[in-house]
Amino acid sequence: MSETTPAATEPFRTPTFKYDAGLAADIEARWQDTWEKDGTFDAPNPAGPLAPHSAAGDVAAKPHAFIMDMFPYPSGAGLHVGHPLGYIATDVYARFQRMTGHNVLHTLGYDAFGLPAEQHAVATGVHPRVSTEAAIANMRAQLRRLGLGHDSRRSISTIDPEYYRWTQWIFLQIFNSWYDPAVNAARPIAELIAAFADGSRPTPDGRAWSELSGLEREELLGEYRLAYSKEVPVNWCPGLGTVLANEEVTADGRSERGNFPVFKSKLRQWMMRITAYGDRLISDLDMLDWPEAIKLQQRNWIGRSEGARVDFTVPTHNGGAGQQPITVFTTRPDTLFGATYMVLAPEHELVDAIVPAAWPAETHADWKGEAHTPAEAVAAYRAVAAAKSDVERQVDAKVKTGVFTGAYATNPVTGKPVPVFIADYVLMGYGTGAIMAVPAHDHRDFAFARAFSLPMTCVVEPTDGRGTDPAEWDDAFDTYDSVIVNSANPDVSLNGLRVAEAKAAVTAWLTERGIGEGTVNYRLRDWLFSRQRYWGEPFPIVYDEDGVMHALPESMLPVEVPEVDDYSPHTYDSDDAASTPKTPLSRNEDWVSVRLDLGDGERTYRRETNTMPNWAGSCWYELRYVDPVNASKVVDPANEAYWMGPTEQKPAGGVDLYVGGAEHAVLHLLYARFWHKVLHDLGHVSSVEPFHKLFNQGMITADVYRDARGFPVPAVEVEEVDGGYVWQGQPVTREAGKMGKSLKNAVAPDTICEEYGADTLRLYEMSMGPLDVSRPWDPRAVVGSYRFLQRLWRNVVSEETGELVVSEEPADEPTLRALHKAIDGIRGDLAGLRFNTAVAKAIELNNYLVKRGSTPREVAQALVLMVAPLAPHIAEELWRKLGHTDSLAFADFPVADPVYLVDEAVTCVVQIKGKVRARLEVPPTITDAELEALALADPAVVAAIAGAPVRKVIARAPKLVNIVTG
RNA sequence: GCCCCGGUAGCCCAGCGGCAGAGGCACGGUGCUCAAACCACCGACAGCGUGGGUUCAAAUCCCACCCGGGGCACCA
Repeated sequence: MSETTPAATEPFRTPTFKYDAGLAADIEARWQDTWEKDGTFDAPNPAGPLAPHSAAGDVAAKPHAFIMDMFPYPSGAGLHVGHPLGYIATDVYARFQRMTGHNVLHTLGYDAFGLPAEQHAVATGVHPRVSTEAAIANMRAQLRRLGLGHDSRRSISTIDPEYYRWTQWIFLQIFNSWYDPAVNAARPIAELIAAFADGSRPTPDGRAWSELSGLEREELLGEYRLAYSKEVPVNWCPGLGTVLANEEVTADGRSERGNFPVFKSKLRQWMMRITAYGDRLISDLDMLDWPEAIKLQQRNWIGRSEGARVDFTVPTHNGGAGQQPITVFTTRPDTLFGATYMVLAPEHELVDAIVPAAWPAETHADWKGEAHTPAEAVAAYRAVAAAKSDVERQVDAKVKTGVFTGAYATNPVTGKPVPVFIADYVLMGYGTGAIMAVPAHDHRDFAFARAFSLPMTCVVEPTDGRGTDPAEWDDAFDTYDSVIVNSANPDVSLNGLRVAEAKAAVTAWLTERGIGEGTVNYRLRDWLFSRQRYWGEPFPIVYDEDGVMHALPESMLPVEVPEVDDYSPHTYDSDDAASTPKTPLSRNEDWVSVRLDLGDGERTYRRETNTMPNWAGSCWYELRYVDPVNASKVVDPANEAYWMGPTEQKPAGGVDLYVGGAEHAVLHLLYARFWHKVLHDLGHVSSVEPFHKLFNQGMITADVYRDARGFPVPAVEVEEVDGGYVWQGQPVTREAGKMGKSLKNAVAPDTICEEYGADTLRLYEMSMGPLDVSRPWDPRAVVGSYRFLQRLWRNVVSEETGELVVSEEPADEPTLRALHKAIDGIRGDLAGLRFNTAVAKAIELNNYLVKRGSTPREVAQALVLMVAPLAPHIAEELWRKLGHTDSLAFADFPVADPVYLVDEAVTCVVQIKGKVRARLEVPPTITDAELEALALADPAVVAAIAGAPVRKVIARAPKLVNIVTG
């Protein structure tokens, strides 16, 4: 490796002013200091402490560009070159925006609460605050070397009490509001309380509000609040000792972090009513400039499906013979006549009530699960189903299992009895936990019906020639594009209707009779918001002696994370499903028990001891970037409106550009949108969405080398020998992999900065490929970017004397053409985030200048300005050498002169039957007819045609003529 | 199983109906040099994953398949 390291080669004859790693380091350190000292990247706000002191210009009138990265989680391991890819990209873009007249807000904060920091703390015995702050300091130093143009005044850290007091404040806003479907927006809970109090809204049991106890009131309000605490089935992860949100559990039922098993457990936990926003979270995606893939993931996650609820009645057996409706959700109410059986989730609450004492006469042997009574069969099946992990359940998905409950429900349109089963292919968590089964037209129902010899009725006419008898089918027929058959009773007929018409007709019929209604169902669940962890924001909630919950007033914020010695979580054996969560904060009695005056005198309260998930701090940080030191408001409306307010180009408002990885598609990006919408509804922000344009950057991968046992070996120590790879004398294999410590292939940005300089690193990362694709780190290729900067330097400065060597002669026309072609291309590429091609065009122009032998001043200036966003340090240095005293951060980016964008003459290609036979030099203004005549007269063309008849001539002036002969 | 994204030179990638190449790495040669590095110049290397189709013309548009990466997955 060291042979290819220019900085390490003996510099005994190196010219004093050669652009090498040493000079680069010198230039870079100097400019970084200058930028810091001058506050070059401090962006003025229209209002508040960050507004310009003098009336130096109307900030609000200046076009803005708010450019953001997904902020990092400070890890003790330090950065590798993959981490800053996005940060460099946003910096290039931000610098470009600054040079095109924008007031640019660009900074970087730290997302520092959460599990990894706490786990690291427990493992090392260092308090999470200490280790986290050290990691932040280390990261700041690493990033500073890259010359990122951040407004340091706006950098926040989520663990700073002055930051999280506002996280808690927003929590209280959410807690103190409810979603009013009438206006389709959140409203203060006080308005709801007022309505209950004055009787304009009756309480569920009809009692007056004043008659309800404190607990009863809180219970009732809990049904409305957007943040509420409730006993619900949650994801309990004993290995981590905490509950988790659905979004943090992988498809195979394990924790995303740590990969521990996760169990369903019914526990009292804090929830956020994100489901209230399901519709808006889907529909507002249309206003956003996001990758389609991410929009799709969010739509799928929210999983909106339109359908109907339908009641099937079933006899009950708990105390007297009654009837009970079982409500199912279906997206295909049009197939109701084909519902020949029902299935409930094994945990469905009505199962016990409908199970009869004995099997009905002539019950099919296969339905009984080898049990003597239905109750026995149900119990046995439930036990088996409960013991199955999600993985097993999915593996078994092809084979349908279940058992008959012994009960028959009545199909409301056919009046026929249909057997009721329980089966684990029906999930309690979706819809109503009960389905009507239409085996002829649903794959799962078909498989189940085949396994249990259940009847099938065809009610949607097959269009593939399979016939109308399901007994002869291999699978269900589930098309939407057909007509309904076999679907009539004395009251209503769907026969002959298209699917969509039939849905409407049957839904209307059901609604009329009060046995069903059209409804929308979501896959999205409410967001589980509490964690049994130390290292997170405490909830600003206390409980009085009666257990009634009280929100703390704003004046008591922040509720600081208590300094304790024992911050370790209560973890359990990872398979111990029966364990229950315990909060670390509950161990500190002197913190938990607190004397407060909440308006009715000083009393003793107990604090909520759960903490918020690490998503909380990242749900709103863009707002704090806008107004970081505002002590009285979460964000000043004037500042929010300026940076984030809706405009014609941004109908929902939001950050102008947000760059980060795609892994947050349904986590951070969904949660942040939800919070933002609540704040919007409550009037705190004018924007409807937090992030207008989203861009997902790719990953930097690197070669991974493994020894014979398959263990990764340090990549830097591997040598290439005769096309193979060797480490410490033993052969190793090579593969592509994620860059990181565990695969022993991490490359630190510091190393590259030392060997080549930060500008080279920036340039290389930007030139590797399109920003949104993953690409391998090639240690050998970095030198290419380094050489470009050296050639650029030499085109402007003498390596021997350090003096300017540009020519003062005006540039000739071909040079101007090359220049303006480059300006035109680079401008478009930078604006479109196509940094790889922008770099190529800069190199192309520079190579032209090398070949030309001298660089006219005007070309040098333009080239330096164009390189500035990509390699700002060397550009500043050259700009100074060119005689400028100001930083070029705010210089105008060159604009192409269209005069030089058209070539004097173009080469026209003459094809004969698609093959190139001749070339003509023609003026760019030539017409099709002139070109055609010219082509047909060309001797080479005449020879190639060789007298064959010309059938057709296609002329595309000025570049092409195609002659079709024969 | 379903849905995205991608397959162009030894490698990373431009081109996205009209001459296969913008740029970089690696490679070969020449010059500079005592020699080398650096530098400069020159060069070779692909017919665009495969097979069909549309078109005067296809890397580019359409269809099917193969390979690689990602997402979802009994969601009624």
